[in-house]
Amino acid sequence: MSRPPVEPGHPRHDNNDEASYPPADARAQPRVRITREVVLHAALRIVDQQGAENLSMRRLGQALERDPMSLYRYAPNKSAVLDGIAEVVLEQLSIDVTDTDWTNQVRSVAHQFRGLALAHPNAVPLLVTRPLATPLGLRPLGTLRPLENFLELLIRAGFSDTEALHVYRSLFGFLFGHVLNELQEIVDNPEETDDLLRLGLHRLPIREFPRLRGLASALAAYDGHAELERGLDTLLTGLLAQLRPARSVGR
Amino acid sequence: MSRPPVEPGHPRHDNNDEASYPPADARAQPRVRITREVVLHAALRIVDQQGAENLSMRRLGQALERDPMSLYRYAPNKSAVLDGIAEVVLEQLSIDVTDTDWTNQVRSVAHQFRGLALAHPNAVPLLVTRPLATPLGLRPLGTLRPLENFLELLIRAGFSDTEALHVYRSLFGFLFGHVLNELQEIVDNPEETDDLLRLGLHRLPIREFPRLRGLASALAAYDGHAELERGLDTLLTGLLAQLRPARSVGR
DNA sequence: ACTGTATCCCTACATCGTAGACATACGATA
DNA sequence: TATCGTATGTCTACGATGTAGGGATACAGT
Repeated sequence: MSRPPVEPGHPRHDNNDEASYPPADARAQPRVRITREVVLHAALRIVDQQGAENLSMRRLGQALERDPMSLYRYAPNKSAVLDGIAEVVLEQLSIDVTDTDWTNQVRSVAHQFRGLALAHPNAVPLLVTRPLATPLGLRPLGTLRPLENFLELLIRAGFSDTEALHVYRSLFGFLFGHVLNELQEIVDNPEETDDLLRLGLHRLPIREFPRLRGLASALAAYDGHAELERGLDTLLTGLLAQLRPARSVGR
Repeated sequence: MSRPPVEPGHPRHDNNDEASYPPADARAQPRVRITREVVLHAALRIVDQQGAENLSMRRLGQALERDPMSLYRYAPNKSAVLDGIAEVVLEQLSIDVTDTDWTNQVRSVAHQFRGLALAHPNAVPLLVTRPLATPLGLRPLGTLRPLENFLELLIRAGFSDTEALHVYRSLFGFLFGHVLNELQEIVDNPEETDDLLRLGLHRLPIREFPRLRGLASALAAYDGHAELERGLDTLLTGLLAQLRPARSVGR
């Protein structure tokens, strides 16, 4: 692999001025067998811990104890790494296409997606914006698989092609919006007890923002799970009303 | 950059090795009177034309025929410039708080927002993700004003504080999702007549993605405006059903 | 033994955000 | 008018980034 490229005697122990992120087990030659997946998971880890703007090819290489340039074997450029992170997260969505009640699966996907977003908040911007750059057919297959499976489910449930697409769009539009909403309310100094202060709302001019300031406690009491449930109910009843008579709403 | 470093008399005209973007009227000394707004609008222009990842302080300075460092007078850092871009876009949303039919305004805001997104597609990632980094109270006031106005409208219409907040969240969650959905379908080689090719779907393995490939024409026929209307109808009926009896749905 | 071909590593370059030193201009005070 | 503090503009420089290009090394097939 590499190791003392020159200077054959040196045990080599740099880069641990910071804690060394990877498993840090095998100190010897081959360390970790490296693959695209390993690279992407390491990248996701960095994003989770330090935020997306602190992900660089150099840091990634350091986390894997590899030369940064060697990573270009597994991804053509950094942008592909970012796409790959979205892929790694999204391919965790599992859909049971054989479920005879499609609304079950809608609810399941919704909760899975919310769970992923909460588990990887720093990756959410990648999830929602990366596809904007890439036409559908060129996206990583992992990100398209949930779409394919979801369509399969709906078509089996009796929807037409275009109806299935419509349901898919409604659901993911809703999910993207919900997750962005929910993460916006995350607060960074939760030790503060006063809601106004906790949200930083005290800096707003009172005369200009009376309503907003008045809503401090309501804002602080945001319950993402309940909000998601409410939204799902609305969405599903709305969909059932405007689509051809399919199954009932379940829940 | 260079110039005869001092030489006070010179009328100064370099940096036109590239076309000079700004109004390009006054060639003499003071060129354009510069303010925070001027900076932000220039930044928005660059984002519109070249994408957000091509915005740099140096390019921005060049567009304004100013030393890049002088921009730090109007924004403490680049991140504030990005926030400012979101602000410039969002403060174009206008809400008539005196409208007695709140659903009118919901529809109006929705269409305005979609219009802004289509006018500034490259800025959409900023609109939806910048607030994630910043707690509510610290965001640029321009981005909070639509929120405040919207709350005002709803409360005047008879909603309680928390209901108003709920409606706001539902609407903007929906809008964010819708806009992200719609922009994802934008296609970059529209001259291609075959939908499969136009969307790049032909690259997908047929055995793995039969549904998706089969939906090429449906995908290509996406009508954002109609989709928005449908979604609004769903949303409004859903909201009306679960909120205390307020006005009727209009439209 | 020779010749590709795949893998790895390093150096180098252009570009970035921005700290810090300097220069100039200007309004207030003396 | 002379002096000085402050606001404004400019230039240089530093550390970091993405990634092209060039070897080096190893291994497969002839």
